[in-house]
Amino acid sequence: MKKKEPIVLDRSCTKDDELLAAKDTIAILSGKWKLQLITTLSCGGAMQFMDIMRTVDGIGTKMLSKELQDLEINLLVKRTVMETRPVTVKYELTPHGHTLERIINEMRIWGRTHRKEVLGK
Amino acid sequence: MKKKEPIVLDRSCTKDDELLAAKDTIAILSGKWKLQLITTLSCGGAMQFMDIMRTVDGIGTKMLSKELQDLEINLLVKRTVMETRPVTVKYELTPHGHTLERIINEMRIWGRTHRKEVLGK
DNA sequence: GCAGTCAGTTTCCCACAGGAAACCAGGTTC
DNA sequence: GAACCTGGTTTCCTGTGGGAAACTGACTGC
Repeated sequence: MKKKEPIVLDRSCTKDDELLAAKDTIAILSGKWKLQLITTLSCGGAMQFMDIMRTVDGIGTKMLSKELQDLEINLLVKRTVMETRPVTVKYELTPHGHTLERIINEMRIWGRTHRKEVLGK
Repeated sequence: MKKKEPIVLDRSCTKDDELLAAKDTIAILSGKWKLQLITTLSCGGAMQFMDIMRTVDGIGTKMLSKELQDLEINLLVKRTVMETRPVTVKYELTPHGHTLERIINEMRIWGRTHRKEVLGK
């Protein structure tokens, strides 16, 4: 038994609030539908509830409703009730929501290289 | 009832395999401990099982063992049994594991601006 | 008045993620 | 031989994520 100290204790790069910020980002994109919803709205522009249902294959009304509420609370999606007959609701990414596109694209790129690393090689 | 078509059907930006690549990245970083483990190993270098336990506050042996196996299977972490007495095991990020640092840093940055957007403003 | 549309909410259910604690095996120290 | 170290595995339990289906309610068209 030489030393009791952990090999490294450089807390400067594990500052909790810095880790929290990254965790926030993950939390927002975690779950079965978030990524797909954001990318759908990213290229679909403003869409109605039922249009999103038809585009995102397999999602049910409950999850769609809940996920859209989550995104709205996080100011990533704007919900607008349209004065049409019958009443329709428009969902679209906010400018802040659009800033996610960049990071999602980075994830795409890393995901591709990861596939090559794990499968190919 | 004017038209039956969804507002937008530009499938070119929803290509499934592109979405899958991003989902892979999220999957690898999802869960309660993955981010913390990777950042811990990122700045801690090679660490022993018990050192990681002491550094990552709150994690138990079962989760640590399982998460490290996950990371190893994904070629992000290298596990080395050391010929010491008693036998110790060294865990460290692979070069491929280190490529995650860039994207995690992007997540930190986005997370910070997100906090400002949601709280401050 | 009956069927169909849009936009959800509610209920009930199941599977899986994660935690606590016990257990295991090999080795060291006293 | 008792206690403690390393590095785990196994079992049992609970909470949450997510799905299916039924229901609501305002409106339209036939």
